[in-house]
Amino acid sequence: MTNNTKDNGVPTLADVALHANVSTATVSRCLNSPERVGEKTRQRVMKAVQDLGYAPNFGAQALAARQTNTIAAVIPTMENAVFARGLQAFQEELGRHGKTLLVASSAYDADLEEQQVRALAARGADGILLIGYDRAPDIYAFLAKQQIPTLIAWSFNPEETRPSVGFNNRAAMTELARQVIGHGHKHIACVSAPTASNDRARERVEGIRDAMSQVGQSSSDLVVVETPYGIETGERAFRQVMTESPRTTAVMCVNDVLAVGALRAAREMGIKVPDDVSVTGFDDIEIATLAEPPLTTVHVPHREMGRCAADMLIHILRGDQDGHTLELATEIRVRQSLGPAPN
Amino acid sequence: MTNNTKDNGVPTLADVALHANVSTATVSRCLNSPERVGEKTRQRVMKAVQDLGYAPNFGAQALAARQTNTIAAVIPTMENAVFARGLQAFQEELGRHGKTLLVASSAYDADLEEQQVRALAARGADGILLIGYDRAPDIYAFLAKQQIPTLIAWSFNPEETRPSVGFNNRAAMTELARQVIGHGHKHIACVSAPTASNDRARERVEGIRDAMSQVGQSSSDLVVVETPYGIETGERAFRQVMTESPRTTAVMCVNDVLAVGALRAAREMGIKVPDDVSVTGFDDIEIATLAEPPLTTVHVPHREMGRCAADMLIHILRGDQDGHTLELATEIRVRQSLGPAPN
DNA sequence: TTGTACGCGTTATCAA
DNA sequence: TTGATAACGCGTACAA
Repeated sequence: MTNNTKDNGVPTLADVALHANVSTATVSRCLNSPERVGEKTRQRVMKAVQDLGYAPNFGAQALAARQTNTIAAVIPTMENAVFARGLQAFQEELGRHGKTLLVASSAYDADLEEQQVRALAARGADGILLIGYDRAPDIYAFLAKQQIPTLIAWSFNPEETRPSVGFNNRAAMTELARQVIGHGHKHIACVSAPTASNDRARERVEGIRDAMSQVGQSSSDLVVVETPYGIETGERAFRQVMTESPRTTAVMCVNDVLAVGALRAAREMGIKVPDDVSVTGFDDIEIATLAEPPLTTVHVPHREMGRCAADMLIHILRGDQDGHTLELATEIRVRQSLGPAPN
Repeated sequence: MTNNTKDNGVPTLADVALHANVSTATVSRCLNSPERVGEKTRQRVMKAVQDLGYAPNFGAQALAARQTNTIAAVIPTMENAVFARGLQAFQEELGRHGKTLLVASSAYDADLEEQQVRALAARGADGILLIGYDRAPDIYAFLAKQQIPTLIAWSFNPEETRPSVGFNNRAAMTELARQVIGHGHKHIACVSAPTASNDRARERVEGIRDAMSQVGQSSSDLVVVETPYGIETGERAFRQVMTESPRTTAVMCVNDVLAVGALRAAREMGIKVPDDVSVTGFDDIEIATLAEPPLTTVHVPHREMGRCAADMLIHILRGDQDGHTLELATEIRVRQSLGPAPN
């Protein structure tokens, strides 16, 4: 027996071919288009594959097939339940289509995000999922040059043309703000995530302003405090709001986590929610219902968004459609943290 | 000009070489070991790289270099905050070392896990992280055959020999159970995740039994209800426990999510926690402190575990160490959900 | 239906 | 220091 089989190493196509007494081409066909091969031959080949414990070499496959069957996602952080949820659904749907998920996180940092995008592109991602529209133009340019299909999730903005799947952050927040205003609140404050490179947060803040304008109130009346993500930061922001603007009767937070922090701060300060001050969130993650009192918030279909994102990206990769955009519906969930304005 | 440069596509090493008037070997060296190349040449090459916007082809690189700088993890689900946390830290640390994370989830399903492991191996993972020891032997055999270094996380069992980083689930739960017993509880029940292929859950249940044995109580007295992961399932399990074993004064859950469900069920049933019944959890995720009353639980250093796992795997890949095992410390967090036994 | 043979883009070995 | 050139393992025309 000649030694073209290195029996110490990982088995290759050639090993399988030798074992099954066929050519490497036939083995390859067995694996990739089994219908193009004879029944008996296939059985023999598959048995050899089993016997040797063969698994294709990724590099070789990627090189020859010119695709990796790998799709990447850059998200702010998996510790935020909204992204964990969406990403989980995204991964499940990708799996159903034989794709694997490559993940990196940006920690809400624009520079880091750019690095991550480049790293994932360098890992041969066939397509990439990004959160929100806001980012430096050269990232988009790079992606275009590398010919990597890109999909935006979490945002839907009718004025943007890039393929995206998400919801109208601004309109959703406007609707919630209308309800707040409907409860008689005239002094509204907003606790927001940093809006600089985060169109989701920015649009939500704008959504509140829209609602205020609609009832003839000056949108510049809105008190806004920006703070990083976290329960503790939400606490501090709430304290700041109530200290600097003591007439505030409703604090609208751009996400549930900040809102939970606000609730906690309120309790510590002896402020009753919703009797003294109403608090609202955004996302409707589990803590929204666990909070005391339960949080009025905007329900976002995170799982559905993840699943749709996967489907869209796969369609785009297949060339079925170029640049569809999909808007998902949100829904206001009124719970006890929202009540009528005092007096 | 000959047409060996396909100026429509993504630039290759050869394009750069042509552009800089050097060989492909030199370009490769510039990129991988710049010190082995002349100053002037390097400048010229780097400029060409910039000009063309060259990025290496991943497949080719992986094929030639025989590694992908990619590390995989198979976790039950990212929707469980403990895994989301750990995975986030894992990914961050990998990133610091130039590695990228490939993710799949098993949904707590053994067969699915096996599929995922094979899929990730086929994606060229240089190493792989798995949760817990329990799985079919052929998965380990496959991984060995493919020569893919494997690390177990979330479990540390002195009797196991595989490389792992985790904590002693059994001992931690024993310690918590001792505290419960120390509060005078004699009728303890346990709400567990399915233990069939989950050594973490199984060990935690056993940990309670150990504590009972230590005080001379028969460990078969322990009432155990198994249920899938989730707040709602935790609710149902608590109802079942209190219906079938009404003398129960302490319900120890194997994780915080089930425990939060138990708290909710208790409230609905008019059972006071901790006056009538005490409830404990495990993990110490955010909802443990948000719950009403706050949950007594076992604090697990999830982030540290993720970070350490990344470090260990990287060391193993470098051949620095073969099969280290690392035990992390846990800590009991006593909060208001645990109180003295009634009467 | 099956086999031959070449190309994919990079790394690494050897000479020069 | 640089350049040829041979792997690397697989997919796929094309031929048989």
